[in-house]
Amino acid sequence: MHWSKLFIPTLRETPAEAEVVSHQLLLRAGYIRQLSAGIYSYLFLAQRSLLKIIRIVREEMDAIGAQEMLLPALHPAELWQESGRWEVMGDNMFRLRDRSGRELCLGMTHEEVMTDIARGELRSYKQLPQIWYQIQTKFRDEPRPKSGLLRVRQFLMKDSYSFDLDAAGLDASYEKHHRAYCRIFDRCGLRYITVEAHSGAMGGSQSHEFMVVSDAGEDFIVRCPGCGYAANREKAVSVARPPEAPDPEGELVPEEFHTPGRKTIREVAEFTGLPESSQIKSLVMVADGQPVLALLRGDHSLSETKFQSAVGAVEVRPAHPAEMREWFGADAGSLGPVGIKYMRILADAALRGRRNMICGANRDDYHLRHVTIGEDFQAEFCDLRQVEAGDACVHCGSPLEVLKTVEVGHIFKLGYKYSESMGLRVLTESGNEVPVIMGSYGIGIERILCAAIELFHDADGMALPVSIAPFELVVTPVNKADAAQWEAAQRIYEECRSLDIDVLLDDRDERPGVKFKDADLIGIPYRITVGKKLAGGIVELVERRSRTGEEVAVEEAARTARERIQSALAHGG
RNA sequence: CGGGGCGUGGCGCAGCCUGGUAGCGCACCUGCCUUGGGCGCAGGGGGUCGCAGGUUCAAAUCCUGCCGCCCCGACCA
Repeated sequence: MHWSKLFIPTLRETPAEAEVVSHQLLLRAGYIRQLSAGIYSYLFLAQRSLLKIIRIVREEMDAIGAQEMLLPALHPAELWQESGRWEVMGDNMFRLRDRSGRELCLGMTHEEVMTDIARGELRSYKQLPQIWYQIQTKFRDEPRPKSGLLRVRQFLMKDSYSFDLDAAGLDASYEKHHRAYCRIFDRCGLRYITVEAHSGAMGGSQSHEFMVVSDAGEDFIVRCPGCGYAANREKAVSVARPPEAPDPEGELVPEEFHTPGRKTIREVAEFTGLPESSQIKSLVMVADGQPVLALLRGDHSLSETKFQSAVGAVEVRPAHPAEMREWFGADAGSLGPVGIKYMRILADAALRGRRNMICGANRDDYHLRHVTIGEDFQAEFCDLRQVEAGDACVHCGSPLEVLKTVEVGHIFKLGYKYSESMGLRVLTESGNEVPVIMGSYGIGIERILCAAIELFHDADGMALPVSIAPFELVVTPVNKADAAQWEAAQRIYEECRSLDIDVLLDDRDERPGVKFKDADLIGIPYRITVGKKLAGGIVELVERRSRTGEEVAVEEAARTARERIQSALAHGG
C-alpha cells in the first residue's frame, strides 16, 4: 500500500489524557481514537494489527478442534436470571429494554448463551466432547475505565467453552486450551507467565491466568525464581518470615496497659519498643452482613480474597467505625479478640503457636500484653495473609517476588454451575442422565496489542513483534524527487509484494526525518531505506527493535527482507 | 460512589486571579526552497472559549447548576 493514500493520523505530541505508554502510543501512532470513556474506535492500523492477532488466535483454536461460532451480543434477561447472574452482575451489566418493555442486556460473557445452545441440542455422551468458541465484542460497564485499551467498556474477546462428560474429559479440554494459549501468546511475541488463579466465589476446581509483566497492569502475581511457582497474589501462599523478636516465655495472663494516642500498629510498636510482629492485628470485617474478626500478625496484611474464601461469603467489606464501636465498645486502633463473644474469629496461620502477644484491649487508648491464642481466646486458623515480596516459597524456600501484570488470558474449569442451573444434561452409555461438565476460556484481544506495546517500545514509539505489526516492512525512499531512488523504491516494493511480504511504500512528499520518525512510531519491524548508496547499488535493511542495519544489494533487498521476516516469525514474533 | 485535576482551533498549551479586539507552538492549505532522523522563508484558513442560566454597559475571565474527560480510592469474571 502507498502511505500517501492511507489514513494514519500520527501526532507529534502526546495527548494529555493518556498516562500509560500503550495508550499514549496508540493515540500518537494513529491506531485509535477515543469516542467516550472506555470506548474507542480502532482505526486502520489498529484494525490491521487486531486482525493479525485474531488470525493467530483462530488458527490455534481451530488446531485443537474448537469450532468457531458467532453469538448475539444482545441477550434476553430471562437467560441471565436462570443462571442467577442477572443480579450477581449488578451495575457492571449494560441493561436496556426493547419497545415492548422487555428487559435485555449486552453480553459481558457467553456462558449462558452457549449453555442454552448446548442444552437444546446435546442429548448423548456420543456428542461429547465439544469445544465452541467465538471472537466477539463484550460489554462491561466498568466503574472506572482506564489506561487506554487496557480497561474498557467494550472490547473484543475470544471466548471458548468446553463440554465434557466427566472430570477427566474436562481436564483434557483444559489442557488443550492451556497449550493453545501458550502457542498463541508465543506467536504474538509476548513474554508471559502462567499463574494459578483464584477460582472465585462461584467455585470450580482450577483456574490459570496468563500474565504479562508490566507496570501498566492492575494484577499482582507472586513468582518464585527458584522453582517457578507462580500464582495470582489473591491465591498465592508463602512461608512468612519469622517474628523479629521471640515471644516472652511463661504462663502469663493478659495485662492491660495505657497507650495514649497510639492507634496504629507502628505507633504501638514504637511505644512498647517491641516489633510489629509481636502484635496481633485485629481487622473487623462484615461478611454477608455478619461481623467477623480477622486476626493477623502485626506486620502482615489481609488478603480480602482469601478472607472471603475462608468465611465463604459472597460480599465482604471492612466494618464502619460506628459498627466497630457498637460491637467492641472501642474505636479502631484499640480493638482485640479477648473477651469477644458471639462473633466468628479467624486467625491467620502465622499466629499459630504464638504466645504472649500484644493486641487492642477493646477500651480506647489501652492495649493488652501477654495474650495467647487458644488460651485467652479461641479462633479458627486459616490462611488470610497477603504474600509480600521476600517471603519464602513454600516449595523451595527461595525468596518470592511480587510483580505487576496485565492479564491477557484466563482458563477456567467451571464444573457444573451452568449445566445444573440451566439444565444441560446428556445420557451416558449406561442410559442415566448426567449434567455436562464445562470449562470456559478467555483471551483479551486488544490486551495482546497493549501488552506487546508495553513490552516493546522505546522513546521513538512501538517496536511490535512482526506477527502482529500492522505491516511487516516499509520501503522508504529518502528523496522521492530523486528519480533513481523513487524508481528503485517502487521496484523493491513490487518485489516484496510478489514475495507476499506485508509491505508499505512510504511515497509521501516528506523529508526523510519525518518518514523515519513515523515508521518508528507506528512500529513497523523492518525498513528498507533507499538513499544515496543506491548509486553503488546498495540499500539499507534496518530492524526496528534493535535499530541495527545491514547493507544489501538492491536486487537482493526484497528476498533478504523476507528471510529476516520469516526468521523473526519462526522465533516468536 | 468518595477525593483530586482538567475542559480555549486537529494536538500541546497561555490568557482567567485583577471582566474590555481570543493568543502561542505544532499540525493544516498555497508558493518558493530543501531532501539520511519531526528543514527554511513568505502568505493563508480554521475557535458559539464544554453546556445552560445569572451578574454586568460588557463574560473565556465573576457566580450558580449541569455535562464530559483523566487520575487516586472504593468497586470489579
